[in-house]
Amino acid sequence: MRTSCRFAMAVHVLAVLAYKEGDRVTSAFLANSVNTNPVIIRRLLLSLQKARLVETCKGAGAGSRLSRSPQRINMAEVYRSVEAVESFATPARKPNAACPVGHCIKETLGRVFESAQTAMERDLAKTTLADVMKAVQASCDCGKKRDS
Amino acid sequence: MRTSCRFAMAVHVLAVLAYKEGDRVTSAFLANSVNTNPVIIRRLLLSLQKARLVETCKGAGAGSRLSRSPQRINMAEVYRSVEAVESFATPARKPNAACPVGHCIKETLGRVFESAQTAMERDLAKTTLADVMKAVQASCDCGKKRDS
DNA sequence: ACAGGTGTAATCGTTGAGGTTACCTAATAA
DNA sequence: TTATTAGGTAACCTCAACGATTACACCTGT
Repeated sequence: MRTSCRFAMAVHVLAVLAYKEGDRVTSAFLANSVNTNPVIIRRLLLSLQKARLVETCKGAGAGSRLSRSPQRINMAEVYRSVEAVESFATPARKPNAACPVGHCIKETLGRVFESAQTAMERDLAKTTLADVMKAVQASCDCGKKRDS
Repeated sequence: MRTSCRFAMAVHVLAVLAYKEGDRVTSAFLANSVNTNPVIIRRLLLSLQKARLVETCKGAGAGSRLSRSPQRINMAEVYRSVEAVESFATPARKPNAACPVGHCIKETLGRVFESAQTAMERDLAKTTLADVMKAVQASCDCGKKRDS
């Protein structure tokens, strides 16, 4: 399985917004942190806006900020807001209907896939943005220790 | 998130092998059921061989069969044998090291991803190939009822 | 009015996957 | 032994998806 990197980028963006604690942050600034293009960030922010995770103002002096506290944002929400609904892919071509297996395998697979994805999201829901921030700071501290 | 359709194809292939109950089945036959090319099936079978899920004989009158009973094959094994190890993608470009978030976010994300994937595989492990066969047959029965 | 930023369309390049052909190799049947 | 059959594998094509980039219209605070 492979995701797009949108989820990783989204968490990164939200972490920066959390770090900035309510200040409005521009897409250019975020793009610089993620090391990508502002347009990519803006497209991402549109998804996060729809999910009510961020608020964005237009015009001069504009930018984005979290619309909730980091404790109230969990990874499952972020994942759902940013990734395609369909997680598992089925072959493009229809299976051979004459085959007793091919005839009915698709819906059975669908149930298996759905259950697996639900399990994954339930796990993601356990981690909040605040947890991520804490872990990031801990990592950075370790890095400092190694350097010194 | 989006998977390749290799997992779906693999389950389909294994289901056909289970249906054939130990008979050697050729890649051409499997390809016809999945409605794809024999080479695709052979590439898939190589992965399944490595995972000791199927046995393949070469030469005339050759083909593949399950190396265990369907009750002893679960979806997590199939998934792992066939999908890439890395499930979640991180951006191709390195985040900006000067950004306090970008500097350390990657390993934190890695842990979140790993946990989520483990949760998913644990769920997949609950379903065996035998369960899938049962569900497929039930689906087909329902179809028959609708038709009559 | 203007400067700074978002929204969005259009386009390009890359990457990965499935699809296809072709050919070698192995094993069985004759 | 030889012919036949089928897997292993390389080479190549096509296509879709995604990130990257440019360009421009529109909004808004100063």
